[in-house]
Amino acid sequence: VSTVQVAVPAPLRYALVYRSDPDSQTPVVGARVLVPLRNRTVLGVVAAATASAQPKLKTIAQVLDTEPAITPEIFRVASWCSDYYHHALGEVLQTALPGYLRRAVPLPPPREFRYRATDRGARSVDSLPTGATVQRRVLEALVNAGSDGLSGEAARQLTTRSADVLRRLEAREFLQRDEVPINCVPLEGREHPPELTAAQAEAVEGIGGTASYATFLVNGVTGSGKTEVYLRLLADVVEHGRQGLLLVPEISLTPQLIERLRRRLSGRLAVLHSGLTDRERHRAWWLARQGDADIVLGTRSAVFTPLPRLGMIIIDEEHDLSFKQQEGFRYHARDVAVKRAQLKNIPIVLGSATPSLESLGNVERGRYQEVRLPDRTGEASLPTVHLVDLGRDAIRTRLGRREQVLVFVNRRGFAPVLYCVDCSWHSGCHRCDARMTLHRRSRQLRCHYCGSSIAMPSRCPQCGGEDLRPLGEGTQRVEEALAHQFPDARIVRVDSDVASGKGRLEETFQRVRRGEVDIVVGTQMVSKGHDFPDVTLVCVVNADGGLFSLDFRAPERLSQQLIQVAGRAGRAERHGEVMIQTLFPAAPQLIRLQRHDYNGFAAEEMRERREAHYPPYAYLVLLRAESVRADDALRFLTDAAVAGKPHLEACADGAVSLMDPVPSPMERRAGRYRAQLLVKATRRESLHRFVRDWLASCERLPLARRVRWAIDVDPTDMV
DNA sequence: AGCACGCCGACT
DNA sequence: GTCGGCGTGCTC
Repeated sequence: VSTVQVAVPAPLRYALVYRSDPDSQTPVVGARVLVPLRNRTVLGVVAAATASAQPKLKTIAQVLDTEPAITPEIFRVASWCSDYYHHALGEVLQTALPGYLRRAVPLPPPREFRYRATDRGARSVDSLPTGATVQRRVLEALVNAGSDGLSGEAARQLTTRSADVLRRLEAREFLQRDEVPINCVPLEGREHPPELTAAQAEAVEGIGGTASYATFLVNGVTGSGKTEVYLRLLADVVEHGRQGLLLVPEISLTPQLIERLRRRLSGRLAVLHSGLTDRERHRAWWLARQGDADIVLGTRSAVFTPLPRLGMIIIDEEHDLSFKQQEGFRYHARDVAVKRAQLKNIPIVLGSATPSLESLGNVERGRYQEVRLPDRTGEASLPTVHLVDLGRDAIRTRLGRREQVLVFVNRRGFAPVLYCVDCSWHSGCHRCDARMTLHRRSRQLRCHYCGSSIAMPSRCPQCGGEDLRPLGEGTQRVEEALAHQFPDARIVRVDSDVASGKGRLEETFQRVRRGEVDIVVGTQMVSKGHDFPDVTLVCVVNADGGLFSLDFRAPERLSQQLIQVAGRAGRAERHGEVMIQTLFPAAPQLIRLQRHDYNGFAAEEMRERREAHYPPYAYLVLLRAESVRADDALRFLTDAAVAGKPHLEACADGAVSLMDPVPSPMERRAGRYRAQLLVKATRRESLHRFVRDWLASCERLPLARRVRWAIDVDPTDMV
């Protein structure tokens, strides 16, 4: 009797052993299986074929796949992730599967059909027998749908007995059924490529000539034509019969980019983004897995797409925080991608105008090769940056010239809170250590950490006073102030409130590009990857938040944001200007940014990181805990620190040190108390050895069951 | 995680 | 005398 190891979706550090059904074939590694676990049935993935005899084994209930859903390549990547992030293999594998396959469905996507009325059907609507009301209704719907017809889903929704009715109509040749090919973007590759700058040509040549594993950091100022370099590289990959994987941050997956790929490359493009249904996403995944897609474009989770002919990976905006998953299995898609490239022995390209200090550290260590694009392409020059108290005259001048203005509100954290003039009450959230923000339009106070909301009070809940005022520079307040100052200007606001509507964000950007808008007010969202050729002035409201923060990464993030948003100005032939509103115009960080000297800023910041023993000169692991009862989280971490001491001596030989457990900067969130314990190390090896043993001890602590806790390797967000 | 088992308070 | 609280232990 043969036995197999199955990784089940549970926080277990090992796979479980099952007997395989003697009547059916032994499942292959990577196949999905249904297995009994306690008293329920779960979907697991075969992790190994073993023969270790154990007492009282349960039998696999059902083998779902004859070929592996998790290909050997993805399996190796997932195993590495499980080790590196100290996360259960079963849960990593669930993440690597497309959502659709986390259910007991067959591996190939179901076939999809479209239905449309034939000419004969259209002529026959009226001659159907009077009793055939359902058939008539369905046929009429199809005739009304015209030559496009209806999707299978839409057709089935017409009536409860649709399958039967459709079959009958088809048999009488009143309708025609066509199979829909798997959704992908056919690439046309017709457009003639533009001339490359010397730096671009050098980059393309250097990277394109590499066949085996190497990591390239393309460090190019905004507007230096990084995308053009990607296009050339991808075209080359496709020409050689290989597949390319292009990962972008959540927000950069724009129709603009897809359009550019479509015009320039040939072959087929599969797009994996969050807007797809599970089923559509699975179909795109399948296309990639079958080797039928030449390019896969996607966000974070697309790093786990199986690609049999993979020849190159490109990570655009590699510094972007959205590549790091911030809950559950906390992986960083960039780092997973680098490992994947190494395992597959292919080149990988990381691109950014504002590289992460981690990547610059890897350049310094000789692990990554840096490729610089120091100049903007064409005539476009870098905008002039002023550090000012927000200048209304500058806006007026631009509007007078019929140019566009972009007003960037640095952080949502500066959203307006309500406060009482009489007793200085402010609108705190009951469940979090945070202020609730004012949403004027819906007359609500909302907490953007836990999502709870209450109606906006008309009197102070504390003293009954009637003088309640908004405080802070929210996008809405800035919008209102600008509308007051410039009554004739057409103003749009772009923040997550506006973006939550499907397609509304892209529609808004289209309007800006068509010149139907004079002033754009927005948050982060406007700083990423969108080109607005007619914007010649960018204003940054309240840039100071990142200058003095507890998080050691705050200056890095502020600089990246400012540089990225400044890059939105003057992309066409007109010179751009940037105005940064600050109380500290002498701050060295800001002065460097004024000179567009991100690399100078980074060098200085690196020096400070080195002295303070912070990344990239140290490796971090954060033990996070949260509890319902006030002190449990912190007490658990205190116990964990004690439990860690012997392991420190045993395996870390001074390379690893434990900081003191502290309450999180925002201690209460969604009604839970949160705390964290930072572990620093000078060597990865020692750190991983330590964490492995330490976690086993933590699991045995008495508080471990009452506290929700998790390990975060390479944390990017200390708040 | 998720689910059962097990040992102590307010209800039929 | 039971229903149900959540502490704790295990999942092949």
